[in-house]
Amino acid sequence: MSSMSAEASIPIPRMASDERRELVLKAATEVFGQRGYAGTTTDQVAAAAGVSQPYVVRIFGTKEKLFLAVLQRALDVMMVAFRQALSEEPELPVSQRMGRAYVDLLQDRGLLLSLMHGFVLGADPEIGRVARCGFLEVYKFLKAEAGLGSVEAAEFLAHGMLLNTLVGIRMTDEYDTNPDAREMLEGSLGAKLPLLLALDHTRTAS
Amino acid sequence: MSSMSAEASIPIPRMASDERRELVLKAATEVFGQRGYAGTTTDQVAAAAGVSQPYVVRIFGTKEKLFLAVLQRALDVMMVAFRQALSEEPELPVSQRMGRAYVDLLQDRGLLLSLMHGFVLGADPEIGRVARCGFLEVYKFLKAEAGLGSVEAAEFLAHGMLLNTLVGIRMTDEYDTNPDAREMLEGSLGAKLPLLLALDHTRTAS
DNA sequence: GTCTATACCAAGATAGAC
DNA sequence: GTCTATCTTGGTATAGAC
Repeated sequence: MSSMSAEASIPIPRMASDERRELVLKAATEVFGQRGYAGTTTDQVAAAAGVSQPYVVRIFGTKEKLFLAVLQRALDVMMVAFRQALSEEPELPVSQRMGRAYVDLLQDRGLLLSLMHGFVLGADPEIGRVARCGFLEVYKFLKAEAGLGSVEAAEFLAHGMLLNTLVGIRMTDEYDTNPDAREMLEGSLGAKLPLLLALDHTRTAS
Repeated sequence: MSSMSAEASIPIPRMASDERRELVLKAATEVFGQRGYAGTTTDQVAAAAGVSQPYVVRIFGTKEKLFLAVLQRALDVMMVAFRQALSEEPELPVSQRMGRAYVDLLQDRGLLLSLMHGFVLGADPEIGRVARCGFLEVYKFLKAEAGLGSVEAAEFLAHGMLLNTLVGIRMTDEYDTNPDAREMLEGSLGAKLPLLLALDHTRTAS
């Protein structure tokens, strides 16, 4: 059907639709992660993505659908990262591989925080459904595929939530002024702490 | 000065100012806990408190100041609860007393969730400051007053954040349909689970 | 101390050109 | 596929009466 419509002289931005969608999704993840669902405007997302506000709405229909897409993408990225971590370096203990994979997700700025914002909006019909479903999927994965017991799985999730909170609360801002902040960050992130500090834009190289 | 202005014939609602403030603060805690800072309107808070929207603004100045007051109150209530738990039942291990006190805070509906919403808004100058300060205060308390080591303190906080997340995501909705949800809830709440299930308005008595 | 009425602005969404 | 212009709603905050 319409087999390539050979010699299409005009350079139509073919397939750009998907690329744009992904671009906006990435930008949206960052903004939503910083300001939350309701606190983010479609205009801020548009600015971050370098497109116009109506175009953002055009692509996803509504702001809520955009946020849901952000959540779903975040969950997908996370599961892919977990599965990959599970398949690599089999000499290391599972929980350590999972932990490292989780911390590495901080590279995808706003990803874990967007999830966190979704997690506390369980009262919202649509957002709540996606959030619960995703959270349960992770738990199931940890038990069924990663082979963790229910206690270990809960432990892993708990530390994940603490990490998310420390990042969301910007505890890094207190890193070099407050010893307790430093202690918590080092305890939660270990060797990966420099990674987080490097991401912090307000930090001056010392 | 104006010593009681004896025989003030008109029954002016004296001191009602503080009472009203507390009333609105409590209502606001519930609404903010459910919808977050940006997702809440001053009108919703007013409706929940049974007063007019302009009056809510009048009392606190701005919506942001109201939210900051909610956060501060939540932190204060929590610290009081922790200190009390520490002074009672000295035969029980500290972490157990702290844990029970924490779970009991769920009675104050929206309190822990309002805090959680504040915790993920660290990028906001005012909210972030209060959130970080409060979080660090809890950590300091756990180490200095409750006598926990840094690892135990972090562990405690981690489980607290998981609990907050499970409540925020409304995992209770899946309690009797999803075995994994049930397992997580029972693992995190233990004997206190019925307390949470009872709070859930959507649950039908079985 | 509390309300009604309202000004004012921000933001999501639509229309329609290119 | 992407933009500019704009409609419309809803929400914070103010004015002012009681």
